[in-house]
Amino acid sequence: MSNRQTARISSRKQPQQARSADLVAAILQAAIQVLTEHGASRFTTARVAEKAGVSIGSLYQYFPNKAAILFRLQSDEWLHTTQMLQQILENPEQPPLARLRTLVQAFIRSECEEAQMRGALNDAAPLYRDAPEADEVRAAGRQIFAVFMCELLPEAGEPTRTAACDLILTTLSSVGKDFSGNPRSDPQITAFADGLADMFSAYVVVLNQPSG
Amino acid sequence: MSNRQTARISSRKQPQQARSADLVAAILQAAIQVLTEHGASRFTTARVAEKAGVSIGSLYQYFPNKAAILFRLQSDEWLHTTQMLQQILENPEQPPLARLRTLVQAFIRSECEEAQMRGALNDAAPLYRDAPEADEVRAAGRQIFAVFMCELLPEAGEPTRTAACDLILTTLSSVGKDFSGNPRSDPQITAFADGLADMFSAYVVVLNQPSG
Amino acid sequence: MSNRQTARISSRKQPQQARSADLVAAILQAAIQVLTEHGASRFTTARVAEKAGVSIGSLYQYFPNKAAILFRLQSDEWLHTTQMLQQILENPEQPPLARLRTLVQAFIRSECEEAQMRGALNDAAPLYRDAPEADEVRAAGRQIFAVFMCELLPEAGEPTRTAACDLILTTLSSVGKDFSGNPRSDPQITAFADGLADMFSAYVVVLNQPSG
Amino acid sequence: MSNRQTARISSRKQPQQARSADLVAAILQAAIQVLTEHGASRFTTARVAEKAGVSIGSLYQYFPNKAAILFRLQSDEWLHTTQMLQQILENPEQPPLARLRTLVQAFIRSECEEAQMRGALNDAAPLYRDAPEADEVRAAGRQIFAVFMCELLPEAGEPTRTAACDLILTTLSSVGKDFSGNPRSDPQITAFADGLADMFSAYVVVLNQPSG
DNA sequence: GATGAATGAGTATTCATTCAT
DNA sequence: AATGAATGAATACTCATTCAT
Repeated sequence: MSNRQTARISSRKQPQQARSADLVAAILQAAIQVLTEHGASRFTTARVAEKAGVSIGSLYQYFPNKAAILFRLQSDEWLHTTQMLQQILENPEQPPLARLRTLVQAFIRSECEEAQMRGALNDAAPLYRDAPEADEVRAAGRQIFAVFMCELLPEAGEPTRTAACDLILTTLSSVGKDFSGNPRSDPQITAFADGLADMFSAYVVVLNQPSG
Repeated sequence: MSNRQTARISSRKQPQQARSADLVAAILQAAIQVLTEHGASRFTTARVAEKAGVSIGSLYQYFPNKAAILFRLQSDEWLHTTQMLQQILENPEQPPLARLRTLVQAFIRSECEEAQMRGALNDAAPLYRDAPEADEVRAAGRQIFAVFMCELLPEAGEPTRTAACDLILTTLSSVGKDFSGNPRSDPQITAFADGLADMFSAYVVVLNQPSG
Repeated sequence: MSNRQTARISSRKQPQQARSADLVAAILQAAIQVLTEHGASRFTTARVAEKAGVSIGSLYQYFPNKAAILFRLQSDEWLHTTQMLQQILENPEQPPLARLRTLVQAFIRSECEEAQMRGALNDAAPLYRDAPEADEVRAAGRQIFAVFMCELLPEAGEPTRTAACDLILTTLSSVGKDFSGNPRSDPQITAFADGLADMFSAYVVVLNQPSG
Repeated sequence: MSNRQTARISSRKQPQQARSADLVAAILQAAIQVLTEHGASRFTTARVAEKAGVSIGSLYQYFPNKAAILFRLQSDEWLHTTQMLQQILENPEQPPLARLRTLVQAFIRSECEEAQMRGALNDAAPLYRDAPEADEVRAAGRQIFAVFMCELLPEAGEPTRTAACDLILTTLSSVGKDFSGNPRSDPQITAFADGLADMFSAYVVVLNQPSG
């Protein structure tokens, strides 16, 4: 592969005034619509600007390039998801395994919302995924989960715990992406998430056994 | 989504002469190179034809459009993988759980081979994945695994078995894709596949318990 | 040529307050930097304004358009050069031919200073050179030289003198521009200027011969 | 200066068939017209293609980018000029000094032909002048003149000759460009070229004097 | 069957300038 | 006077596909 470039992708200016924030919001909202209605391959800056009721020039005043819009969309999703997961994981009223189950259900369910748009966003991933900023966002989410893993695997050693954290997160995220790729009914979602939670639980239980 | 078209994608003609078969092979080989060296976004029919030493017109004689080339590449991968898995799964000398472990290792390892090219092929998925033919190939693989599941889960009821089959296959394939997205060293691969096999094993063991 | 427009290019207002003068100076200084660092093709009003720490609106308060900034830069160079040449030409302590030699050296040397910026300014010439004001500045310089030519060519007739004035000035200015287009070392400059002065001297000597 | 890139500029394919050669010729002819009628700043590939009666795609089949068209135009001019000068310089029937005079006349005259187009081509120089191929063309012309200088300056040492060659060629080319920048009448051209030739002659005569 | 020249719609991005605040 | 957000025309270049030879 000779030609993969990675360019600056963060916002060109911080919206300091209400007007600017509105514009950014309008652009992002329009971007979601374009992604949903036209798919990744027909996601163009011109279409976004038009749907946002904004001139193409204004769009480029707030986003340095097309990738930045997509990245921001993805970033926002991540932030939202992370916050949701954090609330679940830090709930002291549920035992850890129950929290894991709740989390899996919530995550899969959330992935299936706006499936059309998320699918398109995934298709467009090649455009934004190499942005250096992407790692930071992901690292934050991982940290939260790592803390939870200490509660979940009190008996396991550090290396085991790290590996398990990796495995579960990777599985959750890639399976979630895949599963939400097709349209799903509510019971389907529940059943699938339950199975996934069963699998994680069985694994965790085994890892907690002293001889493991 | 207003504009997602799904067109005929299979080969325009079956190459019946040796010459034709050579041409097709040359094109596919060239396609792999272009994908590897230039990535999905710079995968163009012109480049493929040039690298294959074939005129662009000839290329279109054997493939109705760009997507068909990519689809064929993916199809071949699937076929290859399926055959490999079949051999493992039908090996009577290993107990089922051991076969599952062998399979996971083999699959993850195979996904990590030619990672560059596979990554690019995944990036190009939006172009070919909606082909109706895609399902058939996938269904064949699933059938083989379904049979194996009867050996693996003798105690579980039919619905449980089907769900587990689904879950494991989905997990295997999506996690494999994800994991191979980044370059991995040999020990990394082994460790990760082992963890994944542990998880599947734990899950299977639980499902086989009478009270499950 | 159907479309060459020639617009008003001089400053929109004479800065009468110190503040204004500072602003203009800041803009011109910034313009020089942008020209030097980015070249003519990336010389934009936005970049100039930013580097000057001035709003784009303010920039347009003092310069009616982009060309005006460039023209002013060029004008200032001309003024500066003219003053320098005048001092040399009016020095009574050197005989005329020596003064000519001094002038050539000084001129070529000065052209090679800030070569980067001057090169960029030349590249941008199409934007400002058609300004009517340009001629006035040039005419002033020519007048000074014309006077000197009377000292230099006492024996020649008026038409000869005018033609020679033309020729030498044209040669000096265009050769200077060209020569400074590439980076030059100090000895290179000296040698080249010396050659040029030799050529002019030989020509002048011949013209002063009665039979010329 | 941070961003001066130099890209491949030579023809994308050699026209091997008559049809192709016609196309290239049509494009170049159209380019001349666009340059003449619209000037350098409005010289666009789309306009050239349209005026040539050719699709934009075809244009890019024969020229890798806009600069290549301009470079080719300039190259052709150079070739043409060089051939003309060679004929003059190698004419054994004229003594060297007379040949020099003939050459100056011919060159200046030729520069003033199609002045409009040449001016625009010069304005566009920043787009193509950094092409590596440019040097080769120029070097060939210089070589021819260097040989002639041996005839012209039999008495001068090698360093002197080289310096003089440099000076005269630089002067000729930059003064020619400059002088042809404005429209000129025939007598004006003759007079100016004569003056220039006088200057060169005087210089050459001096250099040939033993004490020089 | 094979060729490869021709097409032209499509796309990201820039930038001079204005004008409401 | 000063600001800087907004505009949108303009432009270079790509690429899947066709079809006359």
